[in-house]
Amino acid sequence: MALKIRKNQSPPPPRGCPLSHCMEILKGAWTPNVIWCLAAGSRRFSELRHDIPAVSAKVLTVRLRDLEKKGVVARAVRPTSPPSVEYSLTDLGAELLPAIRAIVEVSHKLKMRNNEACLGRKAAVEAAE
Amino acid sequence: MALKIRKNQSPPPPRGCPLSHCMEILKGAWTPNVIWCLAAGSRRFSELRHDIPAVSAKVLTVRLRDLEKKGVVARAVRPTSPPSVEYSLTDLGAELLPAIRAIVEVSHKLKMRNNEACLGRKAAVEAAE
DNA sequence: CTGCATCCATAAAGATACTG
DNA sequence: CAGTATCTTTATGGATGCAG
Repeated sequence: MALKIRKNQSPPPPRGCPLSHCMEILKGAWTPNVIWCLAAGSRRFSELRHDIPAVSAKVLTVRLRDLEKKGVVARAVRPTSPPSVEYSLTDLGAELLPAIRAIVEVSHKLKMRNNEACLGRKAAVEAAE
Repeated sequence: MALKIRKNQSPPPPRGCPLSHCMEILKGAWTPNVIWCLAAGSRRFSELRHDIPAVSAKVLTVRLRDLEKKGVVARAVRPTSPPSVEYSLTDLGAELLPAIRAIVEVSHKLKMRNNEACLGRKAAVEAAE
């Protein structure tokens, strides 16, 4: 029912707030991964599925459509006998790469630092022998 | 029940795939916003709520705890009569800013480009007069 | 091969009320 | 002020089956 009354607020669904307004491009859980795989060049649908084994066809399709609609990736259909579709990053999509790389880098540092507690203790024990 | 049988797969919950392994730091929908607000300096809990009106106290708390655990933000309690808690970015957290800025920038370009279709058409019509 | 539709499970976020 | 607890809604993702 379209006119269902909701006791909670948010008469209009969250405008531009959730997913702040920034980050909308990287919304899906697999989006960064897809962009990352496309960074090296064009990939076919099945190649992407091979690159990211854990993603389902549905989600990959949805994310690809999303990114296409936003102008981040380009979709090129090859009219071959077995259908073939090539996905690639647009120029704007490529601009996302440094950002993703930066986040991955900091993420990595954070993990290393978080592991220092355990690793450091273990190393100290071994060094004490 | 812990041993409930699930007809679907995923016996082990998704390991490091969803949210690829990168982007874990920016997981929550409000996380980028919180980091952004903290970029200018320390903020109290209620100040953050004021900065981001649409976020609920619960979510803000959860995100703040998450970021604190990851070493992105620091939490300082002031033993004043009305309790006061200051949140601020750690050095590693500050390293996230350029990345977020880059994503926001591309996001903005994307939106401008997506609006060009409508705006451009309107401008063309007006220019033709 | 590529992709869509349907159904189900889970996680994140919002509302609200309550505590130190 | 700064949370915490509980409940509900929504969004995202996975499985499966089907179609061009």
